[in-house]
Amino acid sequence: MKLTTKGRYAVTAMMDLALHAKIEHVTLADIASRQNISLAYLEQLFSNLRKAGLVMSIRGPKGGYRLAQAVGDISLADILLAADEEINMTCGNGATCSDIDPCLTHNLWSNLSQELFQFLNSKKLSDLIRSRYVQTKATQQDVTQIGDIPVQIGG
Amino acid sequence: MKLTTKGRYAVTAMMDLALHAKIEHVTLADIASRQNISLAYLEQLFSNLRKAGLVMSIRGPKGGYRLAQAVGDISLADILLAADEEINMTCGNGATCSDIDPCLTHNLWSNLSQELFQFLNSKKLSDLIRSRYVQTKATQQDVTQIGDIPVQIGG
DNA sequence: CGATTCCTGAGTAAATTACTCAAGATTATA
DNA sequence: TATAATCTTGAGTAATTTACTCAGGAATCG
Repeated sequence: MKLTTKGRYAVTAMMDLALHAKIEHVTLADIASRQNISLAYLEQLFSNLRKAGLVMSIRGPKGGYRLAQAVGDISLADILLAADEEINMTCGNGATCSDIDPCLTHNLWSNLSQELFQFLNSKKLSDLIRSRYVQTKATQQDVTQIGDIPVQIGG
Repeated sequence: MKLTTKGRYAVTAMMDLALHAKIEHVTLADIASRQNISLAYLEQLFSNLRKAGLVMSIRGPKGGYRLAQAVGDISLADILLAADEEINMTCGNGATCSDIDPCLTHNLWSNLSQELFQFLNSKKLSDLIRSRYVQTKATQQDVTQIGDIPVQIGG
Protein backbone atom coordinates (compact mmCIF):
# COMPACT_ATOMS: atom_id res chain seq x y z
CA MET A 1 0.00 0.00 0.00
CA LYS A 2 2.88 2.27 -0.54
CA LEU A 3 4.33 4.00 -3.54
CA THR A 4 7.75 3.17 -4.91
CA THR A 5 10.16 5.95 -5.77
CA LYS A 6 9.64 5.07 -9.39
CA GLY A 7 6.01 6.12 -9.17
CA ARG A 8 6.80 9.17 -7.10
CA TYR A 9 9.55 10.35 -9.39
CA ALA A 10 7.37 9.81 -12.42
CA VAL A 11 4.66 12.03 -11.00
CA THR A 12 7.17 14.65 -9.91
CA ALA A 13 8.78 14.66 -13.33
CA MET A 14 5.45 14.90 -15.11
CA MET A 15 4.46 17.81 -12.90
CA ASP A 16 7.76 19.48 -13.69
CA LEU A 17 7.09 18.99 -17.37
CA ALA A 18 3.58 20.38 -17.01
CA LEU A 19 4.86 23.38 -15.07
CA HIS A 20 7.29 24.13 -17.88
CA ALA A 21 4.89 23.62 -20.73
CA LYS A 22 5.90 26.97 -22.22
CA ILE A 23 9.37 25.70 -22.85
CA GLU A 24 9.44 23.73 -26.08
CA HIS A 25 11.52 20.86 -24.86
CA VAL A 26 12.59 20.26 -21.30
CA THR A 27 15.77 18.25 -20.89
CA LEU A 28 16.08 15.45 -18.39
CA ALA A 29 19.16 17.21 -17.05
CA ASP A 30 16.96 20.18 -16.12
CA ILE A 31 14.40 17.99 -14.40
CA ALA A 32 17.18 16.08 -12.68
CA SER A 33 18.67 19.22 -11.21
CA ARG A 34 15.38 20.87 -10.32
CA GLN A 35 13.81 17.80 -8.73
CA ASN A 36 16.98 16.26 -7.42
CA ILE A 37 16.61 12.97 -9.23
CA SER A 38 19.48 11.12 -10.86
CA LEU A 39 19.67 11.64 -14.60
CA ALA A 40 20.24 7.96 -15.33
CA TYR A 41 17.19 7.07 -13.33
CA LEU A 42 15.07 9.64 -15.13
CA GLU A 43 16.17 8.20 -18.44
CA GLN A 44 14.78 4.84 -17.44
CA LEU A 45 11.57 6.41 -16.27
CA PHE A 46 11.01 8.45 -19.37
CA SER A 47 11.52 5.44 -21.54
CA ASN A 48 8.38 4.06 -19.95
CA LEU A 49 6.49 7.33 -20.01
CA ARG A 50 7.20 7.65 -23.72
CA LYS A 51 6.14 4.11 -24.50
CA ALA A 52 2.90 4.85 -22.66
CA GLY A 53 2.31 7.86 -24.91
CA LEU A 54 2.44 10.40 -22.10
CA VAL A 55 5.47 12.30 -23.35
CA MET A 56 7.14 13.05 -26.67
CA SER A 57 10.86 13.32 -27.20
CA ILE A 58 13.30 15.02 -29.53
CA ARG A 59 16.93 13.99 -29.65
CA GLY A 60 20.01 16.06 -30.10
CA PRO A 61 20.90 19.58 -28.99
CA LYS A 62 17.83 21.67 -28.05
CA GLY A 63 16.03 18.39 -27.72
CA GLY A 64 14.20 17.09 -24.70
CA TYR A 65 10.75 16.04 -23.63
CA ARG A 66 7.31 17.53 -23.65
CA LEU A 67 3.86 16.30 -22.74
CA ALA A 68 2.18 14.29 -25.47
CA GLN A 69 -1.29 15.00 -24.14
CA ALA A 70 -3.18 17.88 -22.55
CA VAL A 71 -2.68 18.24 -18.80
CA GLY A 72 -6.39 17.63 -18.37
CA ASP A 73 -6.14 14.29 -20.14
CA ILE A 74 -3.29 12.77 -18.14
CA SER A 75 -4.25 11.22 -14.84
CA LEU A 76 -2.27 10.06 -11.85
CA ALA A 77 -3.33 6.53 -12.76
CA ASP A 78 -1.87 6.99 -16.26
CA ILE A 79 1.45 8.10 -14.84
CA LEU A 80 1.68 5.48 -12.13
CA LEU A 81 0.76 2.67 -14.50
CA ALA A 82 3.29 3.90 -17.04
CA ALA A 83 5.93 3.84 -14.32
CA ASP A 84 5.31 0.16 -13.65
CA GLU A 85 3.47 1.05 -10.51
CA GLU A 86 0.76 -1.52 -10.12
CA ILE A 87 -2.65 -0.31 -9.07
CA ASN A 88 -3.74 -3.80 -8.37
CA MET A 89 -4.51 -5.54 -5.16
CA THR A 90 -4.97 -9.20 -5.85
CA CYS A 91 -5.78 -12.14 -3.65
CA GLY A 92 -2.32 -13.35 -4.59
CA ASN A 93 -3.42 -16.90 -5.24
CA GLY A 94 -2.74 -16.56 -8.93
CA ALA A 95 -3.63 -19.59 -11.01
CA THR A 96 -5.09 -21.56 -8.14
CA CYS A 97 -7.78 -18.94 -7.82
CA SER A 98 -9.94 -18.74 -10.95
CA ASP A 99 -12.85 -16.47 -11.72
CA ILE A 100 -15.02 -19.58 -11.72
CA ASP A 101 -14.01 -20.48 -8.19
CA PRO A 102 -12.63 -17.29 -6.61
CA CYS A 103 -11.25 -17.41 -3.09
CA LEU A 104 -12.86 -15.72 -0.13
CA THR A 105 -11.24 -12.35 -0.76
CA HIS A 106 -10.85 -12.46 -4.55
CA ASN A 107 -13.77 -10.17 -5.32
CA LEU A 108 -12.93 -7.88 -2.44
CA TRP A 109 -9.52 -7.07 -3.86
CA SER A 110 -10.63 -6.79 -7.43
CA ASN A 111 -13.41 -4.41 -6.43
CA LEU A 112 -11.08 -2.33 -4.30
CA SER A 113 -8.53 -2.19 -7.08
CA GLN A 114 -11.18 -0.89 -9.41
CA GLU A 115 -12.27 1.79 -6.97
CA LEU A 116 -8.69 2.81 -6.33
CA PHE A 117 -8.03 3.04 -10.03
CA GLN A 118 -11.08 5.22 -10.58
CA PHE A 119 -9.95 7.46 -7.76
CA LEU A 120 -6.45 7.87 -9.16
CA ASN A 121 -7.81 8.23 -12.64
CA SER A 122 -9.96 11.16 -11.56
CA LYS A 123 -6.88 13.10 -10.47
CA LYS A 124 -5.56 14.87 -13.55
CA LEU A 125 -2.20 16.46 -14.03
CA SER A 126 -4.02 19.77 -14.39
CA ASP A 127 -5.37 19.33 -10.86
CA LEU A 128 -1.95 18.51 -9.48
CA ILE A 129 -0.32 21.70 -10.71
CA ARG A 130 -3.21 24.01 -9.93
CA SER A 131 -2.41 24.86 -6.33
CA ARG A 132 -0.88 28.23 -5.52
CA TYR A 133 1.89 26.51 -3.58
CA VAL A 134 2.98 24.31 -6.46
CA GLN A 135 3.06 27.27 -8.81
CA THR A 136 5.16 29.29 -6.37
CA LYS A 137 7.48 26.40 -5.71
CA ALA A 138 8.01 25.89 -9.43
CA THR A 139 9.13 29.47 -9.94
CA GLN A 140 11.45 29.16 -6.96
CA GLN A 141 13.02 26.14 -8.56
CA ASP A 142 13.40 28.08 -11.77
CA VAL A 143 15.20 31.10 -10.38
CA THR A 144 17.77 28.93 -8.69
CA GLN A 145 18.63 27.61 -12.11
CA ILE A 146 20.86 29.86 -14.19
CA GLY A 147 19.64 30.37 -17.70
CA ASP A 148 16.25 28.89 -17.09
CA ILE A 149 13.12 30.70 -18.18
CA PRO A 150 10.74 31.30 -15.26
CA VAL A 151 7.20 30.09 -15.66
CA GLN A 152 4.57 32.80 -16.09
CA ILE A 153 1.88 32.45 -13.48
CA GLY A 154 -1.62 33.26 -14.62
CA GLY A 155 -0.43 34.14 -18.06
CA MET B 1 0.72 0.76 -4.70
CA LYS B 2 0.35 -2.88 -4.00
CA LEU B 3 -0.57 -4.88 -0.98
CA THR B 4 1.87 -7.21 0.71
CA THR B 5 0.78 -10.72 1.64
CA LYS B 6 0.89 -9.64 5.25
CA GLY B 7 -1.92 -7.19 4.64
CA ARG B 8 -3.86 -9.62 2.48
CA TYR B 9 -3.56 -12.46 4.94
CA ALA B 10 -4.55 -10.20 7.80
CA VAL B 11 -7.76 -9.22 6.04
CA THR B 12 -8.49 -12.82 5.05
CA ALA B 13 -7.92 -14.02 8.59
CA MET B 14 -10.08 -11.29 10.06
CA MET B 15 -12.86 -12.16 7.63
CA ASP B 16 -12.53 -15.79 8.62
CA LEU B 17 -12.82 -14.80 12.25
CA ALA B 18 -15.86 -12.65 11.52
CA LEU B 19 -17.49 -15.45 9.55
CA HIS B 20 -17.06 -17.77 12.51
CA ALA B 21 -18.18 -15.35 15.16
CA LYS B 22 -20.57 -17.96 16.55
CA ILE B 23 -17.67 -20.14 17.56
CA GLU B 24 -16.29 -18.98 20.88
CA HIS B 25 -12.64 -19.18 19.97
CA VAL B 26 -11.24 -19.91 16.56
CA THR B 27 -7.80 -21.48 16.52
CA LEU B 28 -5.08 -20.32 14.21
CA ALA B 29 -4.75 -23.92 13.05
CA ASP B 30 -8.34 -23.75 11.77
CA ILE B 31 -7.75 -20.48 9.97
CA ALA B 32 -4.50 -21.83 8.58
CA SER B 33 -6.18 -24.88 7.10
CA ARG B 34 -9.26 -23.05 5.83
CA GLN B 35 -7.41 -20.14 4.30
CA ASN B 36 -4.27 -21.98 3.32
CA ILE B 37 -1.89 -19.79 5.27
CA SER B 38 1.09 -21.09 7.21
CA LEU B 39 0.40 -21.38 10.92
CA ALA B 40 3.71 -19.83 11.91
CA TYR B 41 2.99 -16.86 9.70
CA LEU B 42 -0.47 -16.44 11.16
CA GLU B 43 1.03 -16.42 14.63
CA GLN B 44 3.18 -13.48 13.71
CA LEU B 45 0.23 -11.68 12.17
CA PHE B 46 -2.07 -12.21 15.11
CA SER B 47 0.52 -10.89 17.47
CA ASN B 48 0.12 -7.59 15.68
CA LEU B 49 -3.65 -7.81 15.42
CA ARG B 50 -3.86 -8.41 19.15
CA LYS B 51 -1.54 -5.54 20.01
CA ALA B 52 -3.76 -3.33 17.87
CA GLY B 53 -6.77 -4.38 19.90
CA LEU B 54 -8.59 -6.00 16.98
CA VAL B 55 -8.63 -9.53 18.41
CA MET B 56 -8.62 -11.18 21.80
CA SER B 57 -6.89 -14.43 22.65
CA ILE B 58 -7.21 -17.30 25.09
CA ARG B 59 -4.39 -19.77 25.55
CA GLY B 60 -4.50 -23.46 26.15
CA PRO B 61 -6.87 -26.16 24.90
CA LYS B 62 -10.18 -24.77 23.61
CA GLY B 63 -8.40 -21.49 23.32
CA GLY B 64 -8.02 -19.38 20.22
CA TYR B 65 -8.91 -15.97 18.94
CA ARG B 66 -12.04 -13.89 18.58
CA LEU B 67 -12.79 -10.39 17.45
CA ALA B 68 -12.28 -7.78 20.11
CA GLN B 69 -14.63 -5.31 18.46
CA ALA B 70 -17.91 -5.40 16.58
CA VAL B 71 -17.62 -6.17 12.86
CA GLY B 72 -19.08 -2.76 12.15
CA ASP B 73 -16.33 -1.05 14.09
CA ILE B 74 -13.34 -2.69 12.43
CA SER B 75 -12.27 -1.18 9.13
CA LEU B 76 -9.96 -2.31 6.38
CA ALA B 77 -7.68 0.54 7.39
CA ASP B 78 -7.56 -0.77 10.96
CA ILE B 79 -6.57 -4.23 9.79
CA LEU B 80 -4.01 -3.09 7.25
CA LEU B 81 -2.38 -0.68 9.67
CA ALA B 82 -2.26 -3.36 12.36
CA ALA B 83 -0.54 -5.65 9.88
CA ASP B 84 2.25 -3.15 9.34
CA GLU B 85 0.79 -2.22 6.01
CA GLU B 86 1.48 1.44 5.49
CA ILE B 87 -1.28 3.58 4.09
CA ASN B 88 1.07 6.38 3.46
CA MET B 89 2.38 7.85 0.26
CA THR B 90 5.12 10.28 1.08
CA CYS B 91 7.33 12.45 -1.03
CA GLY B 92 10.15 10.29 0.27
CA ASN B 93 12.44 13.20 0.98
CA GLY B 94 12.20 12.65 4.69
CA ALA B 95 14.07 15.15 6.80
CA THR B 96 15.20 17.30 3.91
CA CYS B 97 11.55 18.12 3.24
CA SER B 98 9.96 19.91 6.14
CA ASP B 99 6.41 21.13 6.55
CA ILE B 100 7.82 24.65 6.50
CA ASP B 101 9.41 24.13 3.12
CA PRO B 102 7.64 21.17 1.53
CA CYS B 103 8.80 19.90 -1.85
CA LEU B 104 6.77 20.16 -5.02
CA THR B 105 4.79 16.99 -4.38
CA HIS B 106 4.77 16.91 -0.58
CA ASN B 107 1.21 18.11 -0.18
CA LEU B 108 0.00 16.01 -3.07
CA TRP B 109 1.06 12.79 -1.39
CA SER B 110 -0.09 13.74 2.06
CA ASN B 111 -3.50 14.69 0.70
CA LEU B 112 -3.77 11.50 -1.30
CA SER B 113 -2.73 9.44 1.70
CA GLN B 114 -5.47 11.03 3.70
CA GLU B 115 -8.09 10.33 1.06
CA LEU B 116 -6.92 6.76 0.68
CA PHE B 117 -7.08 6.27 4.43
CA GLN B 118 -10.60 7.62 4.60
CA PHE B 119 -11.61 5.32 1.79
CA LEU B 120 -10.16 2.24 3.46
CA ASN B 121 -11.51 3.34 6.79
CA SER B 122 -15.02 3.47 5.38
CA LYS B 123 -14.89 -0.22 4.47
CA LYS B 124 -15.91 -2.13 7.56
CA LEU B 125 -15.46 -5.81 8.25
CA SER B 126 -19.23 -6.09 8.27
CA ASP B 127 -19.29 -4.86 4.67
CA LEU B 128 -16.62 -7.32 3.64
CA ILE B 129 -18.52 -10.39 4.83
CA ARG B 130 -21.95 -9.27 3.70
CA SER B 131 -21.89 -10.55 0.14
CA ARG B 132 -23.79 -13.71 -0.70
CA TYR B 133 -20.69 -15.18 -2.29
CA VAL B 134 -18.52 -14.75 0.75
CA GLN B 135 -21.16 -16.36 2.96
CA THR B 136 -21.48 -19.31 0.60
CA LYS B 137 -17.74 -19.70 0.31
CA ALA B 138 -17.37 -19.69 4.06
CA THR B 139 -19.81 -22.57 4.51
CA GLN B 140 -18.02 -24.46 1.75
CA GLN B 141 -14.78 -24.05 3.64
CA ASP B 142 -16.51 -25.29 6.78
CA VAL B 143 -17.94 -28.52 5.38
CA THR B 144 -14.55 -29.56 4.09
CA GLN B 145 -13.35 -29.37 7.66
CA ILE B 146 -14.28 -32.34 9.85
CA GLY B 147 -15.75 -31.38 13.19
CA ASP B 148 -16.23 -27.76 12.29
CA ILE B 149 -19.54 -26.07 12.98
CA PRO B 150 -21.02 -24.57 9.79
CA VAL B 151 -21.94 -20.91 9.86
CA GLN B 152 -25.66 -20.18 9.87
CA ILE B 153 -26.61 -17.92 7.01
CA GLY B 154 -29.22 -15.31 7.72
CA GLY B 155 -29.64 -16.56 11.24
C1' DC C 1 32.75 16.65 -36.96
C1' DG C 2 31.64 17.16 -32.18
C1' DA C 3 28.62 18.37 -28.64
C1' DT C 4 24.20 17.43 -26.86
C1' DT C 5 20.54 14.93 -26.01
C1' DC C 6 17.72 10.80 -25.97
C1' DC C 7 17.77 5.54 -25.74
C1' DT C 8 18.73 0.78 -24.19
C1' DG C 9 20.22 -3.08 -21.68
C1' DA C 10 22.89 -5.08 -18.22
C1' DG C 11 24.53 -5.20 -13.69
C1' DT C 12 24.29 -4.73 -8.52
C1' DA C 13 24.03 -3.42 -3.47
C1' DA C 14 20.64 -2.69 -0.17
C1' DA C 15 16.27 -3.30 1.55
C1' DT C 16 12.14 -5.74 2.05
C1' DT C 17 9.23 -9.69 2.02
C1' DA C 18 7.64 -13.86 3.25
C1' DC C 19 8.37 -16.83 5.36
C1' DT C 20 10.57 -20.92 8.97
C1' DC C 21 12.31 -22.51 13.34
C1' DA C 22 12.95 -23.04 18.18
C1' DA C 23 11.62 -22.42 22.58
C1' DG C 24 8.62 -20.66 26.12
C1' DA C 25 4.04 -19.53 28.66
C1' DT C 26 -0.69 -20.61 29.80
C1' DT C 27 -4.57 -23.44 30.55
C1' DA C 28 -8.09 -27.45 30.07
C1' DT C 29 -8.68 -31.98 31.02
C1' DA C 30 -7.66 -36.73 31.98
C1' DT D 1 -0.13 -33.44 38.34
C1' DA D 2 1.13 -34.67 33.69
C1' DT D 3 0.06 -33.88 29.04
C1' DA D 4 -1.55 -31.86 25.15
C1' DA D 5 -3.31 -27.86 22.97
C1' DT D 6 -2.89 -23.42 22.20
C1' DC D 7 -1.01 -18.81 22.16
C1' DT D 8 3.63 -15.91 22.32
C1' DT D 9 8.09 -14.27 21.17
C1' DG D 10 12.34 -13.56 18.94
C1' DA D 11 15.74 -14.82 15.79
C1' DG D 12 17.15 -16.31 11.39
C1' DT D 13 17.07 -16.61 6.21
C1' DA D 14 16.24 -17.33 1.14
C1' DA D 15 14.09 -15.05 -2.48
C1' DT D 16 12.52 -11.05 -4.45
C1' DT D 17 12.22 -6.31 -5.33
C1' DT D 18 13.93 -1.73 -5.32
C1' DA D 19 16.65 1.81 -6.55
C1' DC D 20 19.69 2.75 -8.45
C1' DT D 21 24.63 2.96 -11.64
C1' DC D 22 27.28 2.16 -15.79
C1' DA D 23 28.53 1.73 -20.48
C1' DG D 24 27.71 2.41 -24.81
C1' DG D 25 24.77 3.52 -28.89
C1' DA D 26 21.72 6.57 -31.93
C1' DA D 27 19.90 10.92 -33.55
C1' DT D 28 20.37 15.73 -34.41
C1' DC D 29 21.99 20.58 -34.33
C1' DG D 30 25.42 23.88 -35.59
